[in-house]
Amino acid sequence: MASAEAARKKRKVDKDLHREVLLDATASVILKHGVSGTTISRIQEESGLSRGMINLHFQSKDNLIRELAIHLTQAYNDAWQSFTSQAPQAVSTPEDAAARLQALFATDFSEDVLNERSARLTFAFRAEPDLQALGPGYTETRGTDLHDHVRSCCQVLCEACGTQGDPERVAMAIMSLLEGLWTDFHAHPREFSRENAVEICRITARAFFPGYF
Amino acid sequence: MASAEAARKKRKVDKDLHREVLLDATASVILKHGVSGTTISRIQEESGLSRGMINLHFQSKDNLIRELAIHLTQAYNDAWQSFTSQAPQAVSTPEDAAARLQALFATDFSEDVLNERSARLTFAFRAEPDLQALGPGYTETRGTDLHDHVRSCCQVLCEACGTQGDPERVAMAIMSLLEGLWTDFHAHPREFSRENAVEICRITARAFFPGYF
DNA sequence: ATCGACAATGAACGATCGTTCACTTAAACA
DNA sequence: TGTTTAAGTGAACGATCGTTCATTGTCGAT
Repeated sequence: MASAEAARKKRKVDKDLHREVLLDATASVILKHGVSGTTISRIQEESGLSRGMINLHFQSKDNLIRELAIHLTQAYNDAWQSFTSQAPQAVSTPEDAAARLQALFATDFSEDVLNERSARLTFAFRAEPDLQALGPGYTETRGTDLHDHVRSCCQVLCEACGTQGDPERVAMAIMSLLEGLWTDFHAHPREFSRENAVEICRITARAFFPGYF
Repeated sequence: MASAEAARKKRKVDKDLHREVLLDATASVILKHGVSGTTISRIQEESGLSRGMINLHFQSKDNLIRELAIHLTQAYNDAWQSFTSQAPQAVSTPEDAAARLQALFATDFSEDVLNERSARLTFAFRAEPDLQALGPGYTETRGTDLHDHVRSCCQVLCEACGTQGDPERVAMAIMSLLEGLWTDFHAHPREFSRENAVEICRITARAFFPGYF
């Protein structure tokens, strides 16, 4: 029987791989139907795995979605960490700070970080009351390393430029600007221009810190 | 029988009132359980009305949610229209433009416009793939009167200040800033400060348009 | 070669889903 | 007052939900 043979092959693969397949399939289903339309049957169909698999690897459907949220957050953090590691750690000069902000803009709107899948899923999870219990950093960007980083850059640049206003507020403005542009991408993924988004960030930074952007 | 008497009283009220009650109850359920946790049973419990009511007034549960999204969008638009009607229509001088932007900031973060209910529901609807088919202006703010208004203010102010950069991009920056601050409110409704949000908008506007904020 | 150990399966289950519709009740009108 | 009209009701329905668990298949150890 063909299905028996296929099943035998499938069973050879690693157990952890099945976890990944399920997480990936779940993400695809949420992408198409939203969290409210995500069912075991659809995940089963999307993944090609058996029905009992979900409760075997994850204890429940809700837990699967929860773990997906954690999984994707870590993926986002990793992507951003790889960016931050290749730049100078200490931000001493305003030139360094400006360069790091510029690099941050480019990273945050790169295809790897911001795409239709990541945006849709981010907004889907953000809307689920249950997932907000995961704690800070899972459904929003406040209180994250990213925020700390922007803050330190703004402090250096505010001092260098004599910018009026609390550096903390300037940092918050830039963070919010990024959030808002993500929202724009989510609403209009086809019309969105990454270059334009980076440029909007640049002119905003230049308005705050003349001479450095 | 007490329930019979109560039912008799209830039936006296206007039919349209029942529609409102159902919409309001649905909003409350979404607030607590998200769209994925919104069921007929819960709406019935929250509203105190009978089960068949939902399909009598709205044809289906999905349609009820759809009409709620439209209802709330109109409420938001009305709130904003009442703001825009009491200010000078034509934006000729940069002082006018600055005053109107300031008033817009105050309005957008007022208790009437931005509150836990409106924010939660906005983000809930935004995450539903089906509701994005409603068209522009229902799940986001691009292409709305609001956007046009900000754009015209920015054009006048850019010219007056000799601000570098496309006025359209500056307008987009300010729109995105508002969106991002809404997101911050949604994530941290208790810690959020309306005054701080307005101040962040002000220092950003001042950075773009020195001398007017 | 035999035997646990454990991943994988999918039929079956009870619960709950959204919807229907025969029926009741109140208001409007003659 | 009797009759017509329409709003309101909720038991019942079939569909689908998430979960369970007896069974099967596979592999490593003995």
